[in-house]
Amino acid sequence: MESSELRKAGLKVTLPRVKILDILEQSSNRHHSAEDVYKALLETGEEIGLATVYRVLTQFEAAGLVKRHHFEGGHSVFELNQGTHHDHILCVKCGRVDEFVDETIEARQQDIAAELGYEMTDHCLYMYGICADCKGK
Amino acid sequence: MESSELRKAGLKVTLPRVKILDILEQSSNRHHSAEDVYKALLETGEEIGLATVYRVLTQFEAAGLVKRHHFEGGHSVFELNQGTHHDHILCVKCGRVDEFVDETIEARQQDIAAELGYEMTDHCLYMYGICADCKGK
DNA sequence: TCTGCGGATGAAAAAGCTTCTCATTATTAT
DNA sequence: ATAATAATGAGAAGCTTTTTCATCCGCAGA
Repeated sequence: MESSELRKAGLKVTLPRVKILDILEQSSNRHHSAEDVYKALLETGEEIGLATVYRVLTQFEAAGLVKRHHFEGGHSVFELNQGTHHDHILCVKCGRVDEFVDETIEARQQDIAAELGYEMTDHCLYMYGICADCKGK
Repeated sequence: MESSELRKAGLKVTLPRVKILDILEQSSNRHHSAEDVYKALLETGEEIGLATVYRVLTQFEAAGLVKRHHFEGGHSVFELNQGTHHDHILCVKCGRVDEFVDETIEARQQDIAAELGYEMTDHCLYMYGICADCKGK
């Protein structure tokens, strides 16, 4: 039940928040732009403003429910903050997104941050390339 | 001499392009937003439009003279593509940027891209943290 | 169940970065 | 030097995201 997740996060249980969380959880793909979520809401017949979508996603991010990624072109995408950390590889032709985790890289990152005197708060690795499907074209 | 670099890149030698390349090469910090470059041009008395700055930086990127990074907040920064590839670690408090290269990570990235069927075109690793200077505060 | 307060929402405007348009100007090859 | 072609500047436009403000709703208490 979504309402308990919201309450746990210290957020009032409102229709927009429930519906948005619903879409994030139900949708087949994990990555959503604010626009994606907005369109999905329209399809289910909900009249929720784009400003509210942004507000809610930002609140979800602050509450740790969601992670925000800054992809090329100034677009942000959001994904549920469930499961483990992972990095992303994007196809520059079709926009496909794959995820991966690599312990070797994770460990090295920790070392590097320490070497440079940083206390690491976050990190993200984006790889851009041409996916298998697009290579032939 | 900048003009030869421009010619080599297949770009006409124009005043805006020379001046912008000049700023990128002379400036003490390696990372510049388009706005930074624009302001620096104004300070040297050059009347070059912001639109031209964006155009030229984009052309420089296409020509491989410059690399473009997408930092958080939808801002792009440009840096001369001289020397070797490197990744970035940013202080979330003071905005300081440090660079590093790690061969272990570089190698693993190649492997991962191949495993997932991608032909990698680019990659960037951003680490966010609190730098040594800001830790005390 | 009813009531009231504070937070949440919607619509539209605004903000910030980046790109486009188009008339004018400058560069390069001849 | 000249003509063809590309580059520039100024402003408008495009996009994503944030802000404003009047209205509305969830929730705690009566």
